[in-house]
Amino acid sequence: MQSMPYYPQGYQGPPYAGGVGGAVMNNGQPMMPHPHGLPPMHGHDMNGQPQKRKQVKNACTNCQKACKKCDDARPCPRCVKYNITDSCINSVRKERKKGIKRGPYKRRQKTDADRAAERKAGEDQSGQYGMRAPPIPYGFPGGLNQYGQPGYEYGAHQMVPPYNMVSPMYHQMGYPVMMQGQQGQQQAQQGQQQGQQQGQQPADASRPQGFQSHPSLPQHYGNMVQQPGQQQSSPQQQSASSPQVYYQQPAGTGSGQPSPEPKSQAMTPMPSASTSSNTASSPSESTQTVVEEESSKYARLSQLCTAALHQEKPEESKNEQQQPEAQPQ
DNA sequence: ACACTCGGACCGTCAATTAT
DNA sequence: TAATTGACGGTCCGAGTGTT
Ligand SMILES: [Zn+2]
Ligand SMILES: [Zn+2]
Repeated sequence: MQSMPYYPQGYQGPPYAGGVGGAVMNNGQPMMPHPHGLPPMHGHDMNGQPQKRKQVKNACTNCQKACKKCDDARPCPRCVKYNITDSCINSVRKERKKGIKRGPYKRRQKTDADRAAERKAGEDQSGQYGMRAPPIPYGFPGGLNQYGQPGYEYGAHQMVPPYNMVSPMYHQMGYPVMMQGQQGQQQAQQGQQQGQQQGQQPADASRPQGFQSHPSLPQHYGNMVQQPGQQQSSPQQQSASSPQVYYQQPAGTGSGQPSPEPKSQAMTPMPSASTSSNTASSPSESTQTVVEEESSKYARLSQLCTAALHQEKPEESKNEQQQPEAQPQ
């Protein structure tokens, strides 16, 4: 079933007047599902199941940026509270990726006979997986990602699992280093560049008019507001066709700017802030040699990793379709 | 006391895979 | 084609921190 439509911009008032699906009342008062006022997940539904946290389908941009609870109503209660209702609009959802190859699924439930057989078999072994087959340790051939595809098509902001870079030394070395290799750095730089190109623009330029920047607007999402004419398109992919637009606004003239990365520096450990980093965490002399020794180990390891990465590198350039360059001014 | 920040647990949706 | 799996991309809890 296609989920219910995302409310168009002129949307006024929630459709759930009865409050059936919403967790917040129309007037902005939290609708406590639990008589004692416990948060939803601490309650239980009629079947005695622990109640799940209910999410809105689409938080407004302000709540999204603040990672705070939103509401179906527009303006949402939080924006009303902070008097930023003019920027209270639905955020834009990315289109889900297609064509991703998956590994083999676990066995499905079958007939009762099969199930019994399986159960028996499971008892013979450890039985820790119950009726299901044990998880298959996928081994991905070199040069393929976890989906068996060459390269990693859209890993711009995701935590790409560097399956080829297991480092068993992290814990004993004391300083976890994220070996992002070329890709990661490149992406980070890319993100920064984009940030400079667009995010650095006075943020208000890309916000709805009438929006005055407000202290309660955190920045780490950049501007994800879909502007008129700003078709949603992420930098790496989805060039022309973007069939599934959840929330549509009247298209104006296109200055299609890709939305910036939420956090470009996400996984690089900050040398400055980290309390006990590699440098001189313990001044004792006896440990110093150990540190040296380990760092030489580390150097060797990183050399190996770099070498491995260099082997894979030729792949990635092809995926780097040059993004629509947004020329400032 | 309140607002802000943000890591990460949790949730809903839906494409890929598998069974029929 | 229907059923199911699995994970992507989202929401938002809650702890820590900063500000008034
Ligand atoms: Zn909101
Ligand atoms: Zn809002």
